[in-house]
Amino acid sequence: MSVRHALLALLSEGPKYGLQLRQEFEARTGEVWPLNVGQVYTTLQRLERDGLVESDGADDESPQKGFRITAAGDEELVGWLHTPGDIGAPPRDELVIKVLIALTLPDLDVQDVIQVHRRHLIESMQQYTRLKADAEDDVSLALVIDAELFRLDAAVRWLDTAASRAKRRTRTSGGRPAPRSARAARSVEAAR
Amino acid sequence: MSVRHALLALLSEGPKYGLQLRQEFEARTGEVWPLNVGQVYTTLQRLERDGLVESDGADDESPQKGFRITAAGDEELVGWLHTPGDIGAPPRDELVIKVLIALTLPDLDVQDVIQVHRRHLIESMQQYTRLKADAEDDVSLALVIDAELFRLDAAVRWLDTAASRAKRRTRTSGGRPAPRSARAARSVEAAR
DNA sequence: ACAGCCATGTAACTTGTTACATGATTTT
DNA sequence: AAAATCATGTAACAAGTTACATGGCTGT
Repeated sequence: MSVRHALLALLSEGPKYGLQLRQEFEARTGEVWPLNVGQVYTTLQRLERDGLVESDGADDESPQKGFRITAAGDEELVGWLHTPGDIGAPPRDELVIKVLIALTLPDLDVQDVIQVHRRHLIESMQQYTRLKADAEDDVSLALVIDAELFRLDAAVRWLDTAASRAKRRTRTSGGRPAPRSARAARSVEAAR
Repeated sequence: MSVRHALLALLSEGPKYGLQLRQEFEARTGEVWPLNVGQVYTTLQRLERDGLVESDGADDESPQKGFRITAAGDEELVGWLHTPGDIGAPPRDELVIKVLIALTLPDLDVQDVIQVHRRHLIESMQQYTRLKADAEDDVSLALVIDAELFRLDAAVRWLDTAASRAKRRTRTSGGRPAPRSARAARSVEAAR
């Protein structure tokens, strides 16, 4: 729901039209996430359908079709800005799922899978680090790069703990999976 | 595409049926990401449509309908396991987008937005940390929790740099956004 | 006239996701 | 027999995304 709300946020500054929204979105996110124009229009339609924005049916006169945020849209926006995503279930993380499943697959070298991804993450980090030097003057870009660097770093460190846990498990192997303690199971549920 | 590929991976161990897939998926991911049964069946249909799995049309005899992976499915799976997600454009990060957009919105206290989210992240970290003690014996759960803790930590640190950059910008304000240097712009494109 | 950009839009598709319907088997 | 559980499935939707079509305006 990022694009949806981002457009809503841009419209909260005043009426805008399609292409303008695309341009502003890209400019304010460091040109890192290109936004297909088509998506802007489909998203605007859906926002209008949900009563969060209105269009001035300007057909003649001006070549653009302006959209403005409604009261409901404003509410929605304020909610988005001040409400962190759900507690409880963390978002599905593809890398985590991949490694966890790979861990339990027979006839598969997990260390291999891990190392391939680790190498890739490190390469990405180096790329972004190089990029960072040129981006000092662009706050948006610099922040996006920082975020990505933190994220990649976290992923690498996780892969390392996963790798070491996997090795430990290989050495200790023979024991079938210890049944989850009832206490832990209850805690996970309670967290939701 | 995590669920899709995860099911494929489970099927690579041998034929399985719907409910079994759901149960194994949840067990191997620490019971953290509940999987609606319906989704298993829709996903299986789509996998079959794409020729990655086959079903034994067992209607009578056994109450379950077994699925097995095809050669194409095996290829796809190997690719998934050994191919890291796209370089270039990093995945859209909702928090980053939120804060970046908020940074440029007038009539809005960005520090407020940041602090609300920061507090929430910290709380989540504490919850997971508490949980971790009970999860030592469940490798899957422990790894999921680790991943989440790393991720949250990275997010908190990013929010802090964002907050400080925002403050810096407020103090320095008056200067309109410095035009992105041509060099930086080119680098971003080149990275794709 | 033609190339190219500005601007809007639509049809189609993907994955994820839920709510609901249906029947068979098992337990109480 | 009623309730619970196993098992399969479908209809419907959200959000993201792309490829393509259309028309107007501008500069050469």
